[in-house]
Amino acid sequence: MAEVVGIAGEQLRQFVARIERLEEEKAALTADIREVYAEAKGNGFDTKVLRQVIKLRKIDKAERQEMDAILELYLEALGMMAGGGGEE
Amino acid sequence: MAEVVGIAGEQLRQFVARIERLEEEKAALTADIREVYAEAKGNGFDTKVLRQVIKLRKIDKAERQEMDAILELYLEALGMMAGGGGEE
Amino acid sequence: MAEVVGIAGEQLRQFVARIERLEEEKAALTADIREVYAEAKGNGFDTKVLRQVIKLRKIDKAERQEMDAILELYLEALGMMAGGGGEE
Amino acid sequence: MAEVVGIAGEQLRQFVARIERLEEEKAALTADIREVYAEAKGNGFDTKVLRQVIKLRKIDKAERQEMDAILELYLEALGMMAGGGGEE
DNA sequence: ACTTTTTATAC
DNA sequence: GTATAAAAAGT
Repeated sequence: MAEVVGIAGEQLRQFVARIERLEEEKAALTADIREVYAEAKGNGFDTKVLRQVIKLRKIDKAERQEMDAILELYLEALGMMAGGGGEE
Repeated sequence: MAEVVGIAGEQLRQFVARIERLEEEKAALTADIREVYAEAKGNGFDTKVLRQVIKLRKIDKAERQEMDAILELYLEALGMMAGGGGEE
Repeated sequence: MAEVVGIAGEQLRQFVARIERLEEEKAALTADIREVYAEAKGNGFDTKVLRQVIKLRKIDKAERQEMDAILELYLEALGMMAGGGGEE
Repeated sequence: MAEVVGIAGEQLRQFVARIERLEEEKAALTADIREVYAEAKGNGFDTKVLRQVIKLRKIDKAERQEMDAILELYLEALGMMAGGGGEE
């Protein structure tokens, strides 16, 4: 019965291993980020404010990208894009 | 055995009914929104652009609120708020 | 250049306003639903279970409607439908 | 008024930079994980099942760690632990 | 523990 | 590609 899951089983094992490895690294980064906040706090910064700053900068960035996307859409709609997409 | 679920069962029934009622209303609004997009499309607007506009305005609004929150936090941090907290 | 967006601009403004209005109402309903779950929780119900109940009933309902649709198709195929409404 | 934020400002800038760097790496890992799932799907695996497998293994692992922790506590209580750490 | 935000799935 | 539901993160 072991043969039934042979090759697929091995492949599955590898996918699971890769995902778990990446998730470990991700968890480590989450921990690192938490540490930086702790260090900032130790230097007198209000972590709540710091988190807000990070969040706001993220929103700003997203907004800039949105605006670029809208501009592109308008140009597209106006037929002014040279080799852009246009396919639906 | 019916008595076992008597009172709790009736309460559950009512919670379920209330939630389902609200979800129906919500679904109706989703349909309404879809119709407005369809109408806009019928008037020559690109719904993709329109959705971007709505999304951008939402981000703008959120950003404004974020900025207000940060300002408050800074003022608080500077001890300029009358009854503010500061405890962590 | 203001004229370029004149009429279309006004129309766009109105579509945006209508969509935003509807989305606000929808958000309010989402909040209401959340409150009902909170109230249920306060009465000792497990919200996770409650959500499952709602979901199951939704699936059941969809299945029932599918069965009704199939029944209708059969009746139609048999030429037994008058032509009356029933549609929503 | 620029001096007010001088040194603290520079420090803040650095904390922000470090956090944003780490968050970028984290986002990259999220994307990598997504890709692995996509690759697994391309090899015929059901991603939903795969995600469940990962989740179950995570729970199992947590349980094993809990059991290890309990074992440690017992050993400790029995005075059989040298003095090794374990505390964080 | 609770809420909010993000992420994934289903349509 | 959008909407809803589940998961993760922050407070």
